[in-house]
Amino acid sequence: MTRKRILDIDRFVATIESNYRQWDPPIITFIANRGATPFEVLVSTLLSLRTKDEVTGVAARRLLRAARTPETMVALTPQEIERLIYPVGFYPTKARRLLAISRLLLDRYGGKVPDTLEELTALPGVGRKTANLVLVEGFKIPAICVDTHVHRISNRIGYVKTKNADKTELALRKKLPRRHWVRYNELLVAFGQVLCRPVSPFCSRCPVADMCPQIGVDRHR
DNA sequence: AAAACGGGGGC
DNA sequence: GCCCCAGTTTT
Repeated sequence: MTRKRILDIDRFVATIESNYRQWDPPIITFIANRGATPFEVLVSTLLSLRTKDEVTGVAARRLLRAARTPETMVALTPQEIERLIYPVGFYPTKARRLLAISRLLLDRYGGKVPDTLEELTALPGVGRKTANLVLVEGFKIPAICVDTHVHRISNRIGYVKTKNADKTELALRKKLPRRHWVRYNELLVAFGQVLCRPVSPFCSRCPVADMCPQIGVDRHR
């Protein structure tokens, strides 16, 4: 007779929260702990496309030191941007997108980043994930940003069971208490970067291992 | 040499 | 939903 195990999401979030400050994940350290502006969140996310989090963090710092507003961004040439963001890869695409979005923000929004999902996803190169991240980290508006970490870990701990990120977002919208929405993303990204990695997670050092049904299933350390 | 890193957009 | 995209690092 098998009993359905229910994840105690409050205890899960609280446990991650109490361990959070011991970790030093590059993206979250840069975006969340530093109180980044919406534009900085947007730029960091555009750099992160198919790029490891550590690399993105270093490149984002360097680029944003040179240009932390749309005004200063459009003053850079594509070549200057490409040099600043090395080695994230995909330079022409990323430089073009950064410039296009910066110009568009200046033309349409007076240099401000809009704060609705509809306006954000209308920007070229901005989809649901990026838009939700700007909302929740840039504006601190309750939103659920399902990036690869949130998707992987939400499923790994058995809180949701979905194949794709959009489904996970819908499921979390229904299940996850609203009081966790703002914190959930950054906690899970930090957790996912440092311990609950895609392959070979460090289960032996995991503070929520007792709540995880995947212990002993994945190859873990 | 192959896999991992991730998300947007077009159809 | 499925496919395309295309550079660097890790295994």
